[in-house]
Amino acid sequence: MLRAMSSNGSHGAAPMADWPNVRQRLRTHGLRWTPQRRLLIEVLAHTDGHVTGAELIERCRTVDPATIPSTVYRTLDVLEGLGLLSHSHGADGREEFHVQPVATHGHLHCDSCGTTWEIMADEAAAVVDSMQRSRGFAVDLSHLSVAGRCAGCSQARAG
Amino acid sequence: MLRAMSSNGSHGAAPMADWPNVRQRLRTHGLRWTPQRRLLIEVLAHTDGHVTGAELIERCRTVDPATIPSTVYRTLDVLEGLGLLSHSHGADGREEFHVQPVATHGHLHCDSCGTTWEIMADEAAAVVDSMQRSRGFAVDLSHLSVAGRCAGCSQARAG
DNA sequence: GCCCATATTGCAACGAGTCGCAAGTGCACC
DNA sequence: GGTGCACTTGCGACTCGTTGCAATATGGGC
Repeated sequence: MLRAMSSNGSHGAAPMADWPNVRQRLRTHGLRWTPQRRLLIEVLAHTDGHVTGAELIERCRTVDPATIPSTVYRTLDVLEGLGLLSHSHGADGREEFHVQPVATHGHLHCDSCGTTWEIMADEAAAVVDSMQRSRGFAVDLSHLSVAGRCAGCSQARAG
Repeated sequence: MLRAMSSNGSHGAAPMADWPNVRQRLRTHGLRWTPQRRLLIEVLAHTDGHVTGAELIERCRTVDPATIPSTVYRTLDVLEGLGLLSHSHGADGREEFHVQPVATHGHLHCDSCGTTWEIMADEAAAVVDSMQRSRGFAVDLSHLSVAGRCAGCSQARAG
């Protein structure tokens, strides 16, 4: 999938998140620290940006081929509950996970060229505010995904 | 799934769409009129509002138990190409089809109580306009799905 | 009314993701 | 260092949806 994310696509960069304390946080919630979770967390700690569930499973499998999908998805749920992750659905409906603390943001997806951009809070203010005003609805920006046609493709089609 | 759609949940109501002419429209595009398509179109003609692919398959099966899923999905694609349908992805990422010509609209989904509301063009103007201005991006309203927490659930949580 | 090009179907395999349940294991407590 | 509760895992079955391919059927042309 072609991406045009504004995040700095760092690879082995040091994690910014609270990964070192995950074990602690799990424990204070009565949750457990298992090898499987440790592996997924390690993978996530080296992930800066956006991944699909399937990608995460694949990465885990390069380390431990015995990785079971359902375990990964369940751990992802747990981690999301802890606020370390959030997920949304891409233009094709597939799950997409976002590691924190990349600032909360939504996505803009061009149906034509497949490129995805991030929408930061200030840009999304229009939606968030209007929904809050008109309906008292609190928009979950991290889950927002807007599809349509980007400027480039719009011009190409017009021309 | 609990719904609070603003559409009048009519059941056997007369179709508003261009269903009578579908055959004609198919033909002019070099496409064919088959029993399977006829069945799906009949089901759609009596559907006013929103359905998932799985629901459509089930309804087709009540008429013809031999209905094949892939055929339904492919026909749905064709019909969408003809502009008779549009689809988006619900809060859970599942496909959701909208029969036209219910005015183009997006959806607002409360993660807490599961209710879904429609967002009409005027309400969505904020997003559409701001994306158009800042990025030249043409938002596809029919595919827009905004998640978050509704007024009722926000209050309940605060209280 | 028949023929043929090709649009469609049916099928089977596959991929993403979810769920229930029995077996296994972390870790708090003693 | 042992014990036991209950959180987790692994597994198998299942749902929704997609795709490739061979077989079939539509419908325009003669």
